[in-house]
Parts: sequence; structure tokens; C-alpha cells
Amino acid sequence: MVAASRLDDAHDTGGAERVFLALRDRVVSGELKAGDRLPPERELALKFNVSRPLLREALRSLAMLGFLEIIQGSGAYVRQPDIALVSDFLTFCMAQQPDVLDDIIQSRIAIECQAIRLACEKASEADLNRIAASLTSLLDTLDDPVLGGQADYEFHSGIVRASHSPALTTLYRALTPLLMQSHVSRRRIVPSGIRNFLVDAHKEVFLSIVDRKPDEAEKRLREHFAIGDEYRRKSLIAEFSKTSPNKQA
Amino acid sequence: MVAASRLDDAHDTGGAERVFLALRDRVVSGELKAGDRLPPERELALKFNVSRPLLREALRSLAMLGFLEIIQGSGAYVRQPDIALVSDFLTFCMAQQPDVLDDIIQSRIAIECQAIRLACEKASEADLNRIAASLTSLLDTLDDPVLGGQADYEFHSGIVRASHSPALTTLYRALTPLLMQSHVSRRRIVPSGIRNFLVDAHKEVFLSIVDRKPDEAEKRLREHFAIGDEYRRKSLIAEFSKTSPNKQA
DNA sequence: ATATTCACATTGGTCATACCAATTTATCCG
DNA sequence: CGGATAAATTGGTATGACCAATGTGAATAT
Repeated sequence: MVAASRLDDAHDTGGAERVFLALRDRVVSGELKAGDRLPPERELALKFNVSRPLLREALRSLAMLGFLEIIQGSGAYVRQPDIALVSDFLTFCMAQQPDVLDDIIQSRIAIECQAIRLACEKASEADLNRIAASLTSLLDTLDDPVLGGQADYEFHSGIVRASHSPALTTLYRALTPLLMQSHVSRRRIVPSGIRNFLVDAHKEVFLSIVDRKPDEAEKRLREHFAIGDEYRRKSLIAEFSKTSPNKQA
Repeated sequence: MVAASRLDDAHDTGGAERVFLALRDRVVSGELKAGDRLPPERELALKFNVSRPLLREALRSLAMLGFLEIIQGSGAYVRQPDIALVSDFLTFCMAQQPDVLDDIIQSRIAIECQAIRLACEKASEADLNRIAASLTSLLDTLDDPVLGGQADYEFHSGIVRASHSPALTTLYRALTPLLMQSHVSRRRIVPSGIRNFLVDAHKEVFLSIVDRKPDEAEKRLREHFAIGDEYRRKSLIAEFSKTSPNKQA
């Protein structure tokens, strides 16, 4: 009842799909746990009353979805699907829609703002230490756009992790690849003179967590995002008016 | 560079996977647009230097992932993958982790709180009308747990939709199946005397959007969620102390 | 001339079988 | 007992054939 979608419409799906669904359900229902080995193909083919090529279509599909790992000579093993696949797929789905790259930041703000509130409640000593460490490396990598971007990411993902919310963490991880695209490029255009200001913003956010003040923390985080957004607009306008100083209606 | 994951590790992947990746990349790169028909299987098999069963393993996998729709007698057509598949997968990934069902609500709060801020900026007349309509049907279905839950969902998804953020909307849609599980059941335990109070909370949230006051809107929405959460706790405790009045350490 | 129908070509769906390659297991020899 | 080798197991691939659904176009009836 959980995993539905179009796949299980009453439609007498073809043989391959029938097998695919049967095996998939056995995995999602927990009947097949991670690490379990499936029976040999020839045996499974008999059990499902299909030929081996058909059965293999189903197995291969499950493997591509990350439900199975198939090892030649050994067998097919159930495995925990990796969030990275969701991420890929999500990336693709969103990439199809126009202007999503500019919009994806909204998901990020959403998750982080909720995460930081939870972090104010639940952050452990270790969480705070980790975030503090990323703050330090943020300071140390001010001049390196790549390392700096990485430190920045670790700071923010540290907040999400400190929320101790698996759902938020999972979502954030799924969005990370998409975020990366607009992330590094954004940092590249930040005027060098203002970097200290950005660092201060990070510090303030961090301190609000330490002080366990959710409202303040979220407020500061939102300001941090807003400022970044403002810079992006400004530099976009600057770039734009440089090439075509008229077009702005 | 976008969609990476383990699939394209240097590994000289097997033939089927090779074909799978080649075709998948042609889709994600836009070389194959939605609606395009692939060459016949026999022809493709030749082009990739694989046998038809092998090629079919790849095609079937793509179909299961939602990249293709295969129609007997007609052909294989590229199609826009459906978010519902992401949803399924996300559902499964999260379901594997313990206590996620209680935690998924955090994702919901995150998205809606960000969405409501955007909605305050961008909500159109039509958006407001839609939300208002769901408020009305919320009033009309106070006694029906199913219809009431549906109206409730329409109210909240209306807010998300009013944000005009494709990213938030997509994510919300992906989470919906998971939300549904804890949604209806929660409504069922709301004491009937307090329903008017809940309706008022919805009204206040709505009015804040109409007034275009993001901070107020988010605050009220958070209160709305907090109250729901409180009810849930109370009824859980009540249920708990009924069956085993001691165990609480 | 147009519409309907029917036969044929195209294309995916399925099967059976054979053989190759990697792994695992059993066996044998030291 | 342990390592090496052979046999069995298991996935990987190929070929060819036939069925079923669809699409196409020609022949026919109106």
C-alpha cells in the first residue's frame, strides 16, 4: 500500500514486469533483506514460469534500480538502494523543468531553516564541534574557491546533520548534487572584499545554535541566504548591463 | 557531469549496462526528447553489437525507470520520467530507516514553511481562491475523516503550489505518499470538540497569506503544526498509559 | 471518390538451447 | 592440514524461431 504508482495498476502486465513487481515487493516488504542471495536464475525462471531471458530482464531492471547486485558466477544479492540514485533521478526530473536550477535553492533554504530549528534543540556536543571545525576551515580557505565551497557545504550540511532528522538529512543528501551546481559558481562571484562579512554571518548562525535560540538562528540563516541571493542578483545585473545596457524593460 | 553515481565508474560494465547507460545518457542529455521513438530492437541490437535479449534487458530497465514506454507492435518511446517513481523510491529508502514515519513530518514542515513565505510574495488571485475553496470544504467535511483529510491536504498543498516554486512543489509531491500515512491516522484522533479550533488555525494561516505577511504566516503555520503535534503526543500518552500505566521511566 | 475491410509487414513478447566466463566448491596431492 | 587443480555452479551472451499486437496499404463495397 505504500509503494504504489502506476506500476501496479490491475493491468495484466507482461511477464517480465510481473516478475519485476513480485521481486520488488518482496524486497520492499522486507521479506528479502539486504544481503540475501536470490535463487539461481534458472531456478527462479522455473518458479515464475518464464524463460530465462525474461527473468533476466526483470533481474537486470532491479539491479539498475539498485535493489540487486548481480555478480557473475556468484549470484544476485539484495542490497540497500542508495539515496544517490534518488538524487540522480530527482536531478533529472528537476533539470527537465525550466529555471529549476535557480529555484532549487528554495528547497535548500526550506530544509536548512527547519533543520537549524531542530538543531537548536538536539545538537550534541559533537555536532557543535563539527560545525565549529567547518567554520575554522572556512576561514582557512577563503582564497580557494573549491576548498572554500567545500567548507561552506560542510558547514551547512553540518547544521542539517545536527538536526538529527533522518528525513531532512536524506532529502538534503538527495539535493546535494543539484545544489553543487549553483553553489561553486555562486561563490566564485562573491566580491573578495566582502568575504569577511560572509564569515561573520556564518559565525552568527553558529552562535545562535550554540545559544539554542531557534527563532534567532532561523532569522540569521535566512539573512545569510538573502545576502547571498542579493549578491547573485547584483553580479547578474552587472554582467547583464555590461553586455547589453539597454534591454532592461 | 550532473548525473553520476556508481553506475559510470570506469568499470567496463557488462554489455547490457553499457547499452543502458548509453541510451540513458542520450535521454538525459536531451539528444532524445520525450515522444521520440527508438529504432526497432533488432536494429538497435546491431548498432550496439549485442544480441536482442541483451538489448532488451537494457530497454526493459529503462522502461522500469520510467525513461521509456514500450508498446508492443509499435515501438519504444522516450517519455518524461514521473516524479511518482522518485516518490516510490524515496518512500522505500526512508522506510528502511527506523522512526522515519514520525520524522517525515519535519520535511513537510520545512517545505511548507518556506513555501508559505514565497506564497506571500507570489500567490496569485487564483491561488488564493483555490486555498479559500479548500478552507470551505474543510468546514463542510468536519465529520468525515477521509474527506476531511483530503480537504486538509488540499489546503496545505495549495500553499505549496502558491509558492510557484517547482522545486518545492516537486519535493512535496514526492513526499505526499509518505505524508498520507501519518496524515489520516492523525486526524482520526483529534478530539471532536477541538475541530473548530483547528479550522480557525487554518483560517489564520490563510489570512496571513492574503495579507502578504511572510513572518506572520510562517509563525502561524508553525503553531498549527505544533498544536497538531501536541495533540498527537497527548493521545499517544493517553493510549500508552491506558495499556501500561507504569512503564514511563 | 470515399469509407470500410482485410491481408501483409513491422515491431515488441516469449521461448528454448547452446556456449562462454567467473566464481564457488569439492577433490586430490603434497 | 593446506594449497593447487578440477568439477560444478551461476551469471553473461548469442542465435533462431515463433507468437501477438500494431501499423500500413491495397482491395473492395458503398
